[in-house]
Amino acid sequence: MSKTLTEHALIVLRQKIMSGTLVGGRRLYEVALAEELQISRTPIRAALSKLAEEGLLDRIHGGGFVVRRFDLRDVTDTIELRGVLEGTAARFAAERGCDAELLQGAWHAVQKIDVVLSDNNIDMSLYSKWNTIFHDHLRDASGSKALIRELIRVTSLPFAAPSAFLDDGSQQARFRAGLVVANEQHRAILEAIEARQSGRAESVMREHARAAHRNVKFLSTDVAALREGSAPLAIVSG
Amino acid sequence: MSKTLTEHALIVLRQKIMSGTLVGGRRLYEVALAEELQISRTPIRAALSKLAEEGLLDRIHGGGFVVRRFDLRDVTDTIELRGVLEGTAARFAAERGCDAELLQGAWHAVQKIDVVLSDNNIDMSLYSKWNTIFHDHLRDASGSKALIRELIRVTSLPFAAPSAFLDDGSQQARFRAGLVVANEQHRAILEAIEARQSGRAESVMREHARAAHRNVKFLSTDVAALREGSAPLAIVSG
DNA sequence: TATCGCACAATTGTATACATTTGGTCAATC
DNA sequence: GATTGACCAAATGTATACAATTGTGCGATA
Repeated sequence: MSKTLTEHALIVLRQKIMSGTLVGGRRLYEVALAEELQISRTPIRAALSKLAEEGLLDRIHGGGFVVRRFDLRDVTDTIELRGVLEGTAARFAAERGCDAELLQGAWHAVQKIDVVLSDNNIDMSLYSKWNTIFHDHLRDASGSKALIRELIRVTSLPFAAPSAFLDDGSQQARFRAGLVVANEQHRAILEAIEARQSGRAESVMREHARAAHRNVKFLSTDVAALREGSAPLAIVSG
Repeated sequence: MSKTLTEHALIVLRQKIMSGTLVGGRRLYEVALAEELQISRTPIRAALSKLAEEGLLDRIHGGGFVVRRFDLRDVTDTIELRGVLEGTAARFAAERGCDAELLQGAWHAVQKIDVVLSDNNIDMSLYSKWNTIFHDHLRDASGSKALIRELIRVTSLPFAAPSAFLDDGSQQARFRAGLVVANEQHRAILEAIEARQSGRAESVMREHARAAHRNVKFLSTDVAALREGSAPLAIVSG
């Protein structure tokens, strides 16, 4: 169980939004939610407010909330934005220099990914774990609190996370090749940072993020649903 | 008077944070604020939550809020981030093409700024108004909802707004020259967008934002206060 | 037909009492 | 001396009654 009722409501509602149970554009009413979750309006209000802070809900003029709507364009735009921000993070790290431990942590993640990919049956949850660690370390290596904050915001959207859109099960061979290429990019980025090649670090990182665009095409989910913004936000296990 | 008490509390608290009455790092207690504003804890809570959403407060582990702290590094980092985002907006507008009305609105702002600058006594509030309109139009011309949203967030911090750090009263001549240059950059950006020169649009826009860095040096406010994060956030009239 | 305005229901806003959690102090204990 | 645990005060969490607002539909009226 969650510690507080607010936390509980937060988790339940977030899950319902991510899974698509609560579709984009739908308005949420305090009383209805309170009855459904068998708690009072107060923790519901708190949870809704936090969800708005996360970017999952929009506030309505005159009070109230609606589930934020993402169409296909929003998804690709957000991924592109992540690329710009991560590219900037890599550039900052290269220009300003960064903490040695952070860089070493990133290298360690790259090596772990190598191991994961050398297996015949790729453990995707493991890959996802180390991939996330790599990206988190690189983000922090930027040394810019402002940038780190915004990057955390943007990647909190499940489809904009570095490990989103990983696999739909088909085209395994091609998909595996994509992961190998991605880890080569990881290497190139770290090398560029160490060599203080800021331009290279930024451009490779941006290209790296762009791979997520291609992965959108692998989606087995109904593209029509994505177009109109009624698709679940967390399409892949991540 | 404000319509609701929440709104009232929001305005009062925001003002106190911006003006430096509530210093960065200070914790805010619901009961104390409720007594001070002579209202109940409920609207206080709502206001605090919205201020956290705006990025003016941080949530504390275990509940409660503290005023967010900005040191000099944070200020310059945020301005740099704005440059990256605005540069991206200009690039998108150039690459994808943008609404003709938005572009025309931006051109109109440029012309209005010309008029303002031709006067011997520059009306700074007028300049600020048209400068903001220019930047707003360009931001919207990006056509990316994700980017627009983040840009709104970042520029909601008073020191990161396009019209921040405008004038401290000294060095008038040099300052005026800076504004003229800035408007020339405005022109160059719009020309680049019309000619679909995305690279040029991005780089000029980024350079344009960088001017705000230089303006930081003109500040009459105690730099020591900025370093330690105890300076008021709204240093200039804007 | 268009428009104004009233009434009503639905929804959020507010106050307040009470519950729970947290953090710290102090004393007992090992 | 360090650690544990009980206690207390202070702060946030929660429920609930009531107030205020918003939006909508319907009817009166020009």
